[in-house]
Amino acid sequence: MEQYSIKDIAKLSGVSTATVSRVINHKGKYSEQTKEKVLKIIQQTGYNIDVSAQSLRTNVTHTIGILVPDIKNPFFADLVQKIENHLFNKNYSTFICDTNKKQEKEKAYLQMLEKKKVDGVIVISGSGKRGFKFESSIKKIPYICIDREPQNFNDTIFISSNHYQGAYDATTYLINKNANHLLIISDRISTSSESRLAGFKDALKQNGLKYSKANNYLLLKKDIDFDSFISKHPETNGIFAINDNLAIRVLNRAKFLNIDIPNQIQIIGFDDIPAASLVNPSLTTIAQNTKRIAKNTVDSILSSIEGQGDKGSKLLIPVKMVIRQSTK
Amino acid sequence: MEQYSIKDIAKLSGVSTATVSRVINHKGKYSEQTKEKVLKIIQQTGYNIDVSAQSLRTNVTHTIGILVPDIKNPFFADLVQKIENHLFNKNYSTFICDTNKKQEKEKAYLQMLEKKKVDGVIVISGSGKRGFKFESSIKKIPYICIDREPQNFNDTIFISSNHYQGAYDATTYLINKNANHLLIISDRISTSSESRLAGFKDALKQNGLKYSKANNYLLLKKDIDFDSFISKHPETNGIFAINDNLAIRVLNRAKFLNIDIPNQIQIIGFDDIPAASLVNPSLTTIAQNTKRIAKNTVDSILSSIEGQGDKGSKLLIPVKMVIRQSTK
DNA sequence: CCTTTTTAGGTAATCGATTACATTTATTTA
DNA sequence: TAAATAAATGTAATCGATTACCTAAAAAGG
Repeated sequence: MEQYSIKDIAKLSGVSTATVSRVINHKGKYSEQTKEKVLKIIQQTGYNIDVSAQSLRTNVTHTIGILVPDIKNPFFADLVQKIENHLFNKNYSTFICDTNKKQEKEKAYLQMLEKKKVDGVIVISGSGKRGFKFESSIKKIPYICIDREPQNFNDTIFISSNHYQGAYDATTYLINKNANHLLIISDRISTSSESRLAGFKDALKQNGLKYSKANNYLLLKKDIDFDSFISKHPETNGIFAINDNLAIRVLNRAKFLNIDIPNQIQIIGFDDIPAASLVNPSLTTIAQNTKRIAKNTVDSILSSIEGQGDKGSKLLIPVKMVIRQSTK
Repeated sequence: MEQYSIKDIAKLSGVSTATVSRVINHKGKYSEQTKEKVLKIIQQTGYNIDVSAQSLRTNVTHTIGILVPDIKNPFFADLVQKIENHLFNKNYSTFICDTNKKQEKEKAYLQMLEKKKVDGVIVISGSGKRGFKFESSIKKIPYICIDREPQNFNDTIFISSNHYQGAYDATTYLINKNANHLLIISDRISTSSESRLAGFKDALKQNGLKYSKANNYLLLKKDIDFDSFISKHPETNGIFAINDNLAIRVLNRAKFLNIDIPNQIQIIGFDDIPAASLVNPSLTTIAQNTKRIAKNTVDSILSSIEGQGDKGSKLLIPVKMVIRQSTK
């Protein structure tokens, strides 16, 4: 026989399908004897439960969807890897959905996930500056948001690194290392970069330094934007880049302009991507605790699924500075 | 009503469930009239088919599993992203399975995928030097192997970059740039690295250079292995590293030893990971055509599923050299 | 106008598991 | 030992779609 069903197992072990089901699911009453009898047959036949039938009946799929803006981003890759690993250990499968930062893809994926009756959705939204917004039609699926704060926040669980604290610490570190003309560099606006900007600003204020968009902020589109900023502000001696990619671009550009890193300008990035330790000079940066984020995310989505979800909660996870050669 | 079933749709549009099914699946006969009637009701109700029921009946899940050794590896991330995207456009969902290069995880995942009745499996095996080996018990699922050649090759479709050609080209390029004391650096043995080694050797031979393990090969475990090799072979002036990470490690180590890149030693890597263009000097490398690999992989697995699979075929996709500053 | 063929659509079995309810058997209690 | 209780197991409905088979109506053929 090609594929065994619960009926075959029942027949072969001389019990009813109900009993087999009970043994499989450790549910209800059955004697040790029958349990062993059934288990032996299952062993012998290599019986595998049919999950389609099971979820048709129970509406449970043991499957989680994860929306990720760009799996090529090393930070997301790391996070997804850890989440998927945890879920696998808890016997869940993970649907990966790379949304390419597009809102319409997020929507399309959510519909697909709903159709597939996933038990829950983990959302790392990448679309738009305003954060993710769940359509009310899909709200019945348990979901949690990580990294980027969603719009309709009050009925959501939100987990993220403490971007504000990271930026604050990085900036304070630069100031303590005698950098007093600070620049923050960004490449786009998102909820997490806004927190980072806030941390930067507050650190300046706390240390008696003034912030102005003209003197302390640069939205970097092309590399030469950096050149013109520096020629206008040659006094700049400390840079906090909103992410490592940006920091590395600036690092290379500075090298090109014969600026001495870290003696003339110190640079700190954010995320601690692999390249950060490979460039020269290697990059001081803020590392996110992906291990903890992943763990908390999985715990959280699983308790949501079990109805224990702590809606409206917000969890900020501390970050850690990694000091390398781009700062003194 | 919470969720509509095909029965509800049948009742609401005054036909039988059979007809509704026929309309949905464009199968069998039905009049234009009923079609419109049914479609309208489906619109109005927002009816979604229940995929559990559907696949219980049909044994089709519209789901593909993908085994990947390490999603953090930028090359794999890129490949998985492109594959997933293609599959999504063809209405398939993708289960991501990060096997962490462990054979037992590969096995465990395959069992899970079999249980979930995926329609097909894409295998990027990372375990062992001997390549992937499908258990006969699972062989009924259509599958294809990419990047790493499987052991039981004759009943498999295999798609990969032409590692041999890439290595051959890189080595020839070094020779043409007057490097005549060449070194290949590896960090482990796998099927793809063996092809690369073969390409390296053949390029030497073709150009009248001798290859010996002692003089032209280095298995790099720790960075200082490089130091001792160079002190023994100071004449070395060209390095082909089996992957970019290795190349970048060597690049940094060379810089540390005050070796001038590319004037004293030229270096070529493999894969063209993002960091390759970020390091200084930037890294000449061999780029794999992930776009084509992804496209071919998806086409191939889908035709396998439809029984059109071309078992035993082997597709080698050309690679391209990207010339940067680490070579002359 | 009657027979044959084609088209449209309905009936009900089926996929494989779960589970409320019923029944039998064993154990405890008085 | 009879009654009450608990334990073990069985019966059959159910989840929602698909589809082989059947029937009725319409179209074509002679």
